[in-house]
Amino acid sequence: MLDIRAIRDNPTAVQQSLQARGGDHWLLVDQVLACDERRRLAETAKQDLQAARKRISKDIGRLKGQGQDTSAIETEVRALNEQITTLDAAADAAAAEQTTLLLNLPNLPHPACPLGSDEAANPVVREWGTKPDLAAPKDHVELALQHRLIHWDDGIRIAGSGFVVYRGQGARLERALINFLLDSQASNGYEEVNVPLLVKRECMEGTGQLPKFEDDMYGTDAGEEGVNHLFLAPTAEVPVTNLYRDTILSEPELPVRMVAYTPCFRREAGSAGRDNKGIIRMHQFDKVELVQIVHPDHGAEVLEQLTGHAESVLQRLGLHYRVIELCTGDIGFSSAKTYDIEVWAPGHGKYLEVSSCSWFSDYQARRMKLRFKDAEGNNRFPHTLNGSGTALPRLYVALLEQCQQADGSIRIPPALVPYFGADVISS
RNA sequence: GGAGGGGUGGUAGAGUGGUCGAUUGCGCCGGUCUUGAAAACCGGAGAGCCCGCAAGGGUUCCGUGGGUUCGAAUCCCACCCCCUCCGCCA
Repeated sequence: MLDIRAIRDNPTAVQQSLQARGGDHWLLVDQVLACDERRRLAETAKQDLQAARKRISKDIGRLKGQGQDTSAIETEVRALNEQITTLDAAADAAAAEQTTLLLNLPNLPHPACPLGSDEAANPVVREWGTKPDLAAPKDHVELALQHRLIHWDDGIRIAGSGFVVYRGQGARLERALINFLLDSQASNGYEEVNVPLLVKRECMEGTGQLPKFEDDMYGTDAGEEGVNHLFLAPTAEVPVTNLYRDTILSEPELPVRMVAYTPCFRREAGSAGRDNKGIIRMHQFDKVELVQIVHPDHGAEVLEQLTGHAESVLQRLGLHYRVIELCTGDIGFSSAKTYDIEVWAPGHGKYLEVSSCSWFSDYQARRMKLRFKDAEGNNRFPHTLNGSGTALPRLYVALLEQCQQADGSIRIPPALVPYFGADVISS
């Protein structure tokens, strides 16, 4: 959520910043300002009348105590009440409309964010390692079938397309990777947390998935909208960041650093037929996620640090990858600045996104009323960040494809051997 | 699922129609005292919004939402949540 005061103070700057994203979000700015104006006028008028009512009501109490007749001024208050009711309704309506508009406004891209309209404009920031020298690389589907690691037909039988079953060494490899990632990130200084996968609507609003992207989310339909309706978390970012929704941290509690493994659930509406080979785009997938809540002074540097943490696991596995920076037209709704980490998949001949590391400035904190009390005793909004550390399926793909050997076996990277219990997968 | 109890400020816990946004204990912050600390004493301290350059003023908030009333933490209704016991169950 953007700061309404900041919008009031410099609407042109806000509009220009939003225009860099492309689309027509910026047109909402004038509507928000109009709502804000109406709201404040109504609230001010209402509060003046409420002050009068309060004063008179106290008089009534006092006069009645003295046994005097108060019927005349009671009538006066009744008239005040009618006006208050009207103004209150007007203020509430304007406030509700303003909130809706603000919830639909994305974050402002950070000035350092490269300008561009789409992913073609995303600069490569750095590369690590080199592409393995493979004569005729197989893709992960072929390798997984060959070693009976992943069963697509089982997934379809149980849940339909977009779901797979890992079996035997395939399941063991998935579990080994999860444990490896959790241990690695915990040693990078993150507290491991294990959270519910079903979350309330307000959590989804807090991190910015709702109200804009409801079509992409799975939800339970038990109960009417609002009370028992829960959403399946599309990323651990939602339950983990919202652990601190509506709280006031003390400054020494910062930074908060958490890591969580969770399955993630996404409808992937509208992406049928896209990246649908193998396990690259799934309705359910595993992910290890990093979340940080930090002092606003440190947001920028922590984004670099957190991205480094995400990269560290790829380095430990010896997988070639590159880091790209998303341009203004490609960053996510809530993000101010984002790095994507793409790991090399030789069987596909392309890089796959395994991590997206974002700095949300105070956008999410505002939405979820997450604050901290600074040294002067003022309540302020901290910055939130998160990044995958990493997503499992594409890491799995990259591992199979980069570590395949001429005889078709899969070499297990040394760092993973203690988790997997063997140094090779061969049929 | 059944029965009962309860949701008040960081916390514990008062408050059953009118100077109550709220007594008090603990905890916290500042000060006095002390070589320092503790103790004791004094003082401070909730959140949001509105008006204001500011100083400051106003208003709302006692689980949530309605209602009664000139006036609601206090009365009425609905809902949510928590606790205890019973039942069921991984």
